[in-house]
Amino acid sequence: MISTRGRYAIRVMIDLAENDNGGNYIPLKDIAERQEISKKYLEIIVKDLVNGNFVTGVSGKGGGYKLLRAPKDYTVGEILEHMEGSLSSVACLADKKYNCPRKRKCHTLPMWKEYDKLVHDFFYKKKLSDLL
Amino acid sequence: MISTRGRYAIRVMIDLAENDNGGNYIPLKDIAERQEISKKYLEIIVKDLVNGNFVTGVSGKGGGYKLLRAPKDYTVGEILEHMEGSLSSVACLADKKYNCPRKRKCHTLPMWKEYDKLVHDFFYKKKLSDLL
DNA sequence: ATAAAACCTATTGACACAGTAGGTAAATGA
DNA sequence: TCATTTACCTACTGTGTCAATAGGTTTTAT
Repeated sequence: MISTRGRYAIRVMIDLAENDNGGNYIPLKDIAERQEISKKYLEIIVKDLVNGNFVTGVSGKGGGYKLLRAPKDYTVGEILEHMEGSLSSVACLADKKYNCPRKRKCHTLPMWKEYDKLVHDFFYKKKLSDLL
Repeated sequence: MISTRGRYAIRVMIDLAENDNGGNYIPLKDIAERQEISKKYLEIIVKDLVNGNFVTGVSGKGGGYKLLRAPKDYTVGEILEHMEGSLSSVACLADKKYNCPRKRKCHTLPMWKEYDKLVHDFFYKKKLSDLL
């Protein structure tokens, strides 16, 4: 299940893409109003987007946030993966370091791997520009 | 993320399929040992499988559980959906009765719908017999 | 009667999710 | 210089789910 962190993050990115007039900064207050999401909560989410180098922000009057790349240069997958920690459907695959003792005899592992690939491919093929 | 409830349920079903010699009942104790899962926890899960008419159980000596259909007549999707409540990736689609006020203008909804269909199709095409 | 099994109710610890609260720092413009 | 606007920062909290555990009762075959 994709949480609000991931979903709101994408909506913020879309909002930034749509309201960009060439390098202007967009205040979070405006985004929160348009998207009907608590500004306080969005602060946490946008902070994480800044952290992941998806957007940049400047303080002070006239400040706000803006994208760092063109919308076509973002994949939905990289955004979701950053916000959610992992896109993996099962615990045994989400943690890359985890070495399941049953993996040799596990009858379900191949299915989870196949599923994981399906999900990964779907979201990494999807560009931010596809959502505008 | 698919929880242990769903994943263990599938492993139980596989175990029942593999250890079936024509209508015999398999005690949960054996399944728990083979699968290396706490029997107590499995009780909850198997109860839910009984509830959903995936397996049947009889009490008493010589009792246990068995499948109600041939392995090829179960889809992984129906098992997971029953155990997890819903396969939907996002809250706005998981609850069928929920009518999102933003659905007309939501730029992400089409993507979630597309994703949901992908997931649904994947798991409903997958049969229990494919996992043996 | 006894043993083996399912079946039932209740409880728990840990954790994540979805926020809220209240502040500090930076930048601009009047 | 000072007020305003904005991002940025730390901490807290209620709610719920997950993953079990505990301790029983009932059913059935031998």
